[in-house]
Amino acid sequence: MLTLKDIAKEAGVSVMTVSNVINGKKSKVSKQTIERVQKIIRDLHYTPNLNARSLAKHESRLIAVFVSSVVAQENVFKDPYVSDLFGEIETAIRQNGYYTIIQTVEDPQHAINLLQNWQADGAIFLSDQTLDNMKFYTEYCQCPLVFIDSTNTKKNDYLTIEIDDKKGGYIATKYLIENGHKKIGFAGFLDEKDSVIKERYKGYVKAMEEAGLKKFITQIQRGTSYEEGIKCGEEIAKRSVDVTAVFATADLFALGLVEGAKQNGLIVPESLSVVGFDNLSLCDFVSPRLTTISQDISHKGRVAVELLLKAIKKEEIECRRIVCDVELEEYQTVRKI
Amino acid sequence: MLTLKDIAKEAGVSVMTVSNVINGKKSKVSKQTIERVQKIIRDLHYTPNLNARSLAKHESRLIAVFVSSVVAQENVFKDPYVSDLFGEIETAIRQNGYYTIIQTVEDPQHAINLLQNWQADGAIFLSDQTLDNMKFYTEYCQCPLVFIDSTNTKKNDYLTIEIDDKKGGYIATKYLIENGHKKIGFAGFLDEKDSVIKERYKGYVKAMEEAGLKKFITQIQRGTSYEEGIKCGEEIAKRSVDVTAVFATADLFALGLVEGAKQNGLIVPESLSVVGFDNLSLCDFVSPRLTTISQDISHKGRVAVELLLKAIKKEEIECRRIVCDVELEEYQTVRKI
DNA sequence: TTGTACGCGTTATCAT
DNA sequence: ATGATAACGCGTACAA
Repeated sequence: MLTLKDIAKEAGVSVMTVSNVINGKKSKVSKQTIERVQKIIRDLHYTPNLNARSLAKHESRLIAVFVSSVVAQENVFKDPYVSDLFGEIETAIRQNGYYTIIQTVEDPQHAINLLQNWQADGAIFLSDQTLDNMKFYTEYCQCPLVFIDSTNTKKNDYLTIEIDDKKGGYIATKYLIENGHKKIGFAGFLDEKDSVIKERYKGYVKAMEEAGLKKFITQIQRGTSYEEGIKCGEEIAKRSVDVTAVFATADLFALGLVEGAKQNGLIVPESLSVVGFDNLSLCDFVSPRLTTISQDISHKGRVAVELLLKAIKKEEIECRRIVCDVELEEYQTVRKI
Repeated sequence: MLTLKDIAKEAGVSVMTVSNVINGKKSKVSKQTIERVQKIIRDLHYTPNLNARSLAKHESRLIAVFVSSVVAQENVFKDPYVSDLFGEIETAIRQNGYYTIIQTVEDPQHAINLLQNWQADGAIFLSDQTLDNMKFYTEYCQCPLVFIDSTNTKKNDYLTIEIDDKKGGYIATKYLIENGHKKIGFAGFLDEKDSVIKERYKGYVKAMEEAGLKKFITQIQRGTSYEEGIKCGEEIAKRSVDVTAVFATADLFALGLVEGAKQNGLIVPESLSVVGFDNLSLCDFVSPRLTTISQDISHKGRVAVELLLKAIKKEEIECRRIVCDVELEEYQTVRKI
């Protein structure tokens, strides 16, 4: 294993000179030695030992990314939203010269352990966290933390990235209204804990009330998985719910809904219009192409990393709670009536 | 920051005693002190500094996972195969008490740098590597490396995980034959470099020849993206290729093919049967459900990690080149004729 | 401009 | 069973 000492010996200088060359302290070394040392470093393929550097500098250039799994053994990366977002985050971390250490976490304590074990400079939490967990993490971690999609507080106590869920619900519903629909269903599970869905619901309600469509339908309460979507589509097709359009609060759920409806003779968009939420990349591979509310996942990932890096570098942070915009993506699952 | 020294002081023992307790050297410490020290460790929430440990032990418990991207800025995790597989690998690494450091790599040198920087104990390469790259990595890395899906050598020079592509092509084609098809197309790009597809092609040829179907069709040469699939389906629908069934060498490609055929009036499976390859998890969300050759991605990931760990622990490795089995998954895109 | 001494937190070795 | 010391590779502070 090659060390600073080896390079120093080869170059006939001290270890510190080499170290200074590597760390770009140009004022401390003459041009000639810089070039000579750099050549040797290249020729011998020397790479600094970052473990040792971390130890000495109390900073690791390591960023931990956590994604929570409820069930042990579960592969959370099967969720296209998670993997899309993670990919963007990894890219941003790398391009900023940091390293990504990733862990699926079942027990919050494990995440804290990892951060302390590796002296990580910061961490990003990919999945919705309870307020208790956010408190817990913040209490026991010295490094900055960024929470994505944890919308259980409106305060600026934490560094958070979220999207404008209410706007999403609003423009989705409004779009359906503009296309002539009056009986518009809201499909999603309105449990208190899942405030993301609740926000989307608020947007739905706002659009409906603005349009004077007071008798909106909210009976379609279901989880937002593909399977639940199928059941939901089935229910709608069997006319236990009388709607011409549905705002489905997640893409996979919406895709299931389309399928469930189809299986029961209700074709989308001819007989039923559907708007989803997320614009998952896998939507590109499904026909009919889902009309949906697009989260700019790429932007979200980059912003999360930028926010974290600002905190790590102790730069001033003008906004601790970033709300990303959403857009309607017009495709094939809404029909004008 | 809590260190061994702090714990030692608190417990009234030396650092080495604490270290021995942590590392479970029971023979070196009395039961009483073990328990006393352990209690203090728990109470104070001490966690060892793994950077320091790595430095002292010359082992990091860090495993690097590399996935290559051709284009910079590209989010490779959008590929469901990559993210599925990565998720399985991360799970296996974690459950074995190791840590996952992940990097998308454009330049092979970057991967080597990372391994040396962090003194990683081993690495897994997720994407197909050229023989040159495999040589390069092996030459410059001291730690064990496992290559997944790099099938450009049949020798045991490297630790590799692959699947039985030929068998996959064989059983896919045979299944179509058993369903009464005679005009069966092979759709995939038979470039020399992509030997995975070539292997699948060999299986196709074998099945066709066994059945005495000599006039098989191989004109459908395309890349295996979704977009290419659409074009391919279009071509088939327009009868420039006269087939009743197609073996499409990748799921996304197959899904595109189904869609392209449909857009041109050819319904799957009524008018055209299709078998894909991979059994991506996103297939669960697409209708009609693709009949396909299933790679057990979960198994593949676990096996890769197990193989790597054996190498890291210098255990005996009976098989350096592991070929995973494939299976036919019967679903909805093949019709009996 | 360059070099020396020391500390970072841990483990291995050798005493006690 | 327990402890003192050196070493791991690098950076900071200061001396030359």
